[in-house]
This record gives sequence, structure tokens and C-alpha cells, in this order.
Amino acid sequence: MPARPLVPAAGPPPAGAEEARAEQARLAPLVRTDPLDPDRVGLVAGLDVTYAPGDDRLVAAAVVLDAGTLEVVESATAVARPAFPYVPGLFAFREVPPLLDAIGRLRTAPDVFVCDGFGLAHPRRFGLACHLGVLLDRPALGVGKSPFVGSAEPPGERRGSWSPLVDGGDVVGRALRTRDGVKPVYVSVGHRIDLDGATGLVLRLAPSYRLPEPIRRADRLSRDVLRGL
DNA sequence: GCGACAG
DNA sequence: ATCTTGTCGC
Repeated sequence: MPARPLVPAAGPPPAGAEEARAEQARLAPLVRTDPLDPDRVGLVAGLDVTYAPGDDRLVAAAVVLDAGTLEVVESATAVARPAFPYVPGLFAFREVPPLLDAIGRLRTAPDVFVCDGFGLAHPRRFGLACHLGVLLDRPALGVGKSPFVGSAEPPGERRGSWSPLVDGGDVVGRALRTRDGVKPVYVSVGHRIDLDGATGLVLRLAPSYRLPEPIRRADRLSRDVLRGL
């Protein structure tokens, strides 16, 4: 028998918001928070999607990097049309299908998936990073550029400082300073990783810029491919 | 009821 | 997300 494929077969998209929320409720209990040592991570995949200004085309990119050297090992892209509108809280239904498409074209199996968005820092505790992580059943984390839910005190000005992101009494993530004096990023657990592990890994992946290198690479690649269409 | 709301 | 140049600061 063949091994379980890295990427599961895509089902039909939800017919509407109600159906999408039901899907989230069904999958959310599957999220696991496991300790993960950032220093034991070998390969990471950065994920991002770029949208065409005029028409409804989009490009999803997955770029695999060596977590130690931050060198690109491999990358893949997928061109698609969004199968779901943008609705805050249902973001994953828009981006997960094309991202799975791109991930399915990789020949390596990354240890951790780094998503442009949130995981548990979500109104129903099931953001993009949780959704993708659960479908793949692989470790995943989310990095957002602005807070989505909850609030956090400004972390210290030095790189590495962080403060808890709290929503409804839950710690759902961290505001993390990746560069001295620069606006923090917001880190949250996606799946099979804990908040300490996610924080440590993001710091390791962002030695010189605000955003982790895997996300920067995926962002650049998806833009470049879209420009060439 | 009103405003806010990842990308 | 996307439409967009130069400019200030390290």
C-alpha cells in the first residue's frame, strides 16, 4: 500500500459562511499543541498567496528552506482562482486549496509549515495555520503582520522581546519583536507545535528582517510568478 | 445596535 | 490582497 500522501485530496469548497463555520467546528478539536524544539527543525516551508489586481487569478507559493542556513532547498507554485470570498475568520477557505496545490508539488516533506496569517489567534481558535496543519497533520505556525483578535502590550524594544496576545481570557499567541525598534509580528500555534517552539523558530527564521525568511521567499516567488502570467 | 475585522 | 515614488534613517 502507498504511504499516506503529504497532501490530502481536496474536497468541494463550502457553499457558504454557515457551512464553512461548521467545517471549522468539526476540525478545530483536532488541533494539537505539542512541544517542539526549534533547534531540531531541519526543513521549513514558507507559504504565501499573491492576488492579481485586475482579474481573479492568484498564485500560491511554497518555498522550502534549510532552517539552519536559511538557504532555499526547493519551491513550488500553483495558479488558481479563489474558490471562496474573503471573509475575516474564514480566510483559510480562500487560501488553503491553492496552498495545498503548491505543497503537493514539493518533493521534500518540510518539518514545519510557516503560514502568513494566524493559527489559534482566531475568533473560533481555528485560523489558517491550524486549518492547513490539521489537513496535512504536520506542524504549522502562523505569523501575522497585524493583530486579528485579542490584544497585547507592546513588547520590549529589543529583538526577541515578546508579550502575550490575549483574547477572551485565552493566551492565543504572542506579539514578537523580530528586529530592534520595529513593529512586532504576531505568532500563534497552528498544529503540533507549542507557543515557545513557534516563537523560537520564528526568531531563528527572522535573523535580519521583520518577517521570517520563508514567508519573504514565498511572497517574492508568488509575486514574480504572477508578474510573468 | 455599532464598529472592527488575518490576507 | 491591490493601486504606488521618493524619502528618511540606520
